[in-house]
Amino acid sequence: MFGLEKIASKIEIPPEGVGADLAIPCFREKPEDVAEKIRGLNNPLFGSVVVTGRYVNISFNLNALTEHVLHEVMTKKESYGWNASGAGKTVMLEYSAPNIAKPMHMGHARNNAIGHALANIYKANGYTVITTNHFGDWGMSLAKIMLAFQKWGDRKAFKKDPIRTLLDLYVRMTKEIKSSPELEDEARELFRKLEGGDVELRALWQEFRDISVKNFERVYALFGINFDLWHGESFYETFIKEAVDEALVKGAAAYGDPTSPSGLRGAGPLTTMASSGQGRPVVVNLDKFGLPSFLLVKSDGASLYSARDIAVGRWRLKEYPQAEKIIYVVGHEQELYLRQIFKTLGLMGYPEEKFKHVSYGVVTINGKKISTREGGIVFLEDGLKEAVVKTKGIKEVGVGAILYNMLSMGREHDIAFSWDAALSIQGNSAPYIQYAYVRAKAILEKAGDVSASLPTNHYPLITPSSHEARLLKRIAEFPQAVRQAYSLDAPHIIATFLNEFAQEFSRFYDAVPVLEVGEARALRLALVVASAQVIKNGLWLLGIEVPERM
RNA sequence: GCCUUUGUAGCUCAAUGGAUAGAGCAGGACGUUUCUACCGUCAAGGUUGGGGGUUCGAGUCCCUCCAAAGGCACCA
Repeated sequence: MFGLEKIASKIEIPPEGVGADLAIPCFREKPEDVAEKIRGLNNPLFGSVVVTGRYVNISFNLNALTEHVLHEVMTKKESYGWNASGAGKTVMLEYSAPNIAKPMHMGHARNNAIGHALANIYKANGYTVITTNHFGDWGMSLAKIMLAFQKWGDRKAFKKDPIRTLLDLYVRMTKEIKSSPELEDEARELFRKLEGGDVELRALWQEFRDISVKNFERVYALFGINFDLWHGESFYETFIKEAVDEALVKGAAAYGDPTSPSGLRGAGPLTTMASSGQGRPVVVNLDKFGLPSFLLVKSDGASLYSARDIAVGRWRLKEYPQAEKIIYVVGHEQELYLRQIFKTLGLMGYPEEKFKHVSYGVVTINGKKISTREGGIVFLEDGLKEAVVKTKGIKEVGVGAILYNMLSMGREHDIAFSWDAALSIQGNSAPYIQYAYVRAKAILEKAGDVSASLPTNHYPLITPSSHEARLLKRIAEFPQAVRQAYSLDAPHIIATFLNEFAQEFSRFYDAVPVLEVGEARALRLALVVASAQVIKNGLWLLGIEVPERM
């Protein structure tokens, strides 16, 4: 036999032409039996329950649905659509992670957009969310910039436009290294001194770091982003050694053959710790899991980025044991690498199933991946400000357009970014959705004090094919979109919903004279109030704000 | 060579294994102005990269081939 839960899991929304609101496909069971079971529920929201072929089609009792849905929206307001499935649970979410002494560019916009949206989506599903910005404030690339600053830096220029000055120096250094490879060694030496606590270098590092963080915060302010934790890579420095030691002790890693030439596939023969010695790299062999092996520590004893990431994962598990998931919003190109990291943590005895990589495709401009190294990039801050200018100076619209452009398609898709497309104000875009909101607000403003005229416990009958009914059903579907976006880590589900919702509202707006005095006025006004609320809540999930005027 | 991802209308993208594959943009025909750069209606546009298979049912799952992007040891 079949249970109600099994039936519930199969419920879907039928295509337009069917003329029902919910459908249950019954290819294994007898549809008549399922229909009987549904009728037996005596759900007041259900009107007719009919069998059509192998489907059980359910139509809502519109009166009951209207009352239920509008009551929900009016009482829950900012939390309409939310659910408590994550109540009492915590997730940690790492995103953004820019590098200091470098600007954020359009490529970072997508990471920020996805991370911020996921944080909000998890919150809407009841989770406690700890956001962490794992920014890059350590390592060779920073050392190169510091070296370039020592060699060719201009204090005045730096004071005037620090990030651009540092970027220019970085680009120059990258070029110079090609002709003078010894600069690489100099940078390495500088980094060693920095690690050793050289007072002067440490001060310069701190200066770069402070100024960078200030720059990041300006961008985050435009996006409306906040982080709970700001731990740069340098924060984990002291934990790297013990992480590697632990990997060795627990047998997750071993000393490898230093003569195994780089570029060859597969790990060289591994030795046990007992025979460990100088000049041997620390290797994690993942052959058993069908993954390539990789290094934690180089032959010269210097730790690699992977060692830091092991330390980071370990730290997070220890400091935040309540987190049931630790999510990394990181580009798709790191997919294999993160699988290696998570698997290694698993081999060390940690719960690797807690770690989750939420990946996304690359953002290209003019067919090329955006590269800081080569310069010529558009600073994210400048891009956002320019977008605001192009949208009549309305911050919510300009920034929203960019965010929506980054979120409206599936994460794994690569994006060929174009300003024209991103700033499009029609069709499937944030401004189109925001416009629907502004129109709704305009109606309500014109209507005067709406709250007094809203129906409280009785709604007049609306016909199934009316614009009112169609809009109402969309409002009712919103909570489902919130759940689905969470379960798939897919902000674009919210974007798609909102676009369709705004379309429905625009049709309603176009066809229905809301302010016309008559029996339907109260209901229509209530629908406008509810629609505005749904759009506002939905856009909030995407990290997009609503303008009051456009 | 191996692994991951992507391939759907001219373009950009949707579609928990379910009914007639949907939107936007561009192009065509109309209509509006409950502030608008807008918005709405109608028509047109499809061998879901090719070929097999599983299934009552496949854009979706499996196999295979093709194409594109990315990754695969001493960089970060």
